[in-house]
Amino acid sequence: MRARGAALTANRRSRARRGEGERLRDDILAAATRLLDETGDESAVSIRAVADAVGVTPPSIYLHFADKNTLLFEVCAVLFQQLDQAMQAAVGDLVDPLDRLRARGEAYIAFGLAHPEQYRILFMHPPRGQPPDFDVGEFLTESGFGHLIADCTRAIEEGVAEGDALLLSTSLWAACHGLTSLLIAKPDFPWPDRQELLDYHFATVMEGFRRDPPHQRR
Amino acid sequence: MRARGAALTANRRSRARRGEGERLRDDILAAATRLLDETGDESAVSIRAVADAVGVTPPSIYLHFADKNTLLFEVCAVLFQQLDQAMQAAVGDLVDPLDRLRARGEAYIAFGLAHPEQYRILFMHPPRGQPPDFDVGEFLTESGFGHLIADCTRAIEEGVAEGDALLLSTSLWAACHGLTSLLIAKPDFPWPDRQELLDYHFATVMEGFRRDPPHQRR
DNA sequence: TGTACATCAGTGAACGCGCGTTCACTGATGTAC
DNA sequence: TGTACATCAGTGAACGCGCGTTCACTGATGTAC
Repeated sequence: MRARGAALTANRRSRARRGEGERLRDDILAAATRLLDETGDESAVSIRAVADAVGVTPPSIYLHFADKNTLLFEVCAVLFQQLDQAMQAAVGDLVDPLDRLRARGEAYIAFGLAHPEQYRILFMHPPRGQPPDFDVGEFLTESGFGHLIADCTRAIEEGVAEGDALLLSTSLWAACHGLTSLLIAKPDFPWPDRQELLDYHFATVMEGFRRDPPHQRR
Repeated sequence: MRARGAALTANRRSRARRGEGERLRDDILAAATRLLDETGDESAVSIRAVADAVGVTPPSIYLHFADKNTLLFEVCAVLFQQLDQAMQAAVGDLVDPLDRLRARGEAYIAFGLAHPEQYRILFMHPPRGQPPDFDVGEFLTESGFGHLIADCTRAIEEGVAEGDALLLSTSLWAACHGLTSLLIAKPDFPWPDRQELLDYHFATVMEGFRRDPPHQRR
């Protein structure tokens, strides 16, 4: 009577009452996200596994998502939001623009290291076909990446960083992403102490961006 | 009479003469590498596709490789060598240690952008089970990564860079990898001009590492 | 208060696919006598 | 110079698997009369 894949099998879900069918949609998204975390393996997130985790049969997924790709895409949208929220919380009401950039970067890396498989699907995978209403540029501009650009613009306006805001943003993103993704992709590499590496990396990157106000160079 | 997958199907390979069976092994490795380049998709590199590209039947692969994982692992070993050779050629006999580090970094990024799917399999994929005789640390120390550490050590000894050689190496690697892998993973992102971005990224990263000799700060 | 009916939220079984891998075999090539 | 034989380099067919997706259906829930 039980479905396959015993370990992750949930009990048969009770049928939603009339008008509450949309509840399943949220549960599917949550289950897919949870599966990513628990298995640490995107290939474990199949339509069948998600259905099983929710306690429903595979065809039910198609009542709410056109296909697997659409489902994964919506999972990504949720994760992008969560990442942005984590960064916004870390920045809080810091005033100094370089402090803000550093706090943002540290929160970014911390999110990636805490949720490696979710980070992987967001930033390390081949681009999947996108739904017609989706525009990566707009998406990133209006959420996490937009906030980064705003802080970079501020740093430049206040004269504490050099360059163009988009160049500064992408370069900083690349610096943070590089460390995060390598730590995720190469766990067996003989890394130096992680905290020491993070400190060193941030120190050098921030130093490279910095333009000290005149006569204050240490 | 022809095998599946017409586009990549090679003609039936002529049987090796006695004692020349090992020739097939090299051809298999070459075909797998070529498939990565041509399809830009690791999932296209199946045992069947490789066999087909070589002009042989799938079971023949097993005459030379224990399983698919071992085959992919040997492909990686070849690619790591090629990357190292590209970097060594780019460094040439440059003398200034910071020039050497920059040339090495630029060659690294150029390799990744020229062979995105190969770069992906080397640096962006989950670690695959490794053959018993393989040690990532030793591997990277004795090849490309070892050369990087040597240049970093030199830069520090000559007093033009700050920090510990391993910290400097990994941080620089992360900076280069970050840009390379994001450009590969997010082709639809509204990137600034690529050359401008590369120049800016290197300028800030190298500036961050630099410790100018006394009295020569620009 | 009871009953017929439409609707909604799913189910169950099956499809075709490509995959990695195994196994018994074949037939050309070279060698020993 | 001819022939039997061992070896080597493969082949052909099949295995079981999990996958995404489709399709006809069912049965509980609520509503209209």
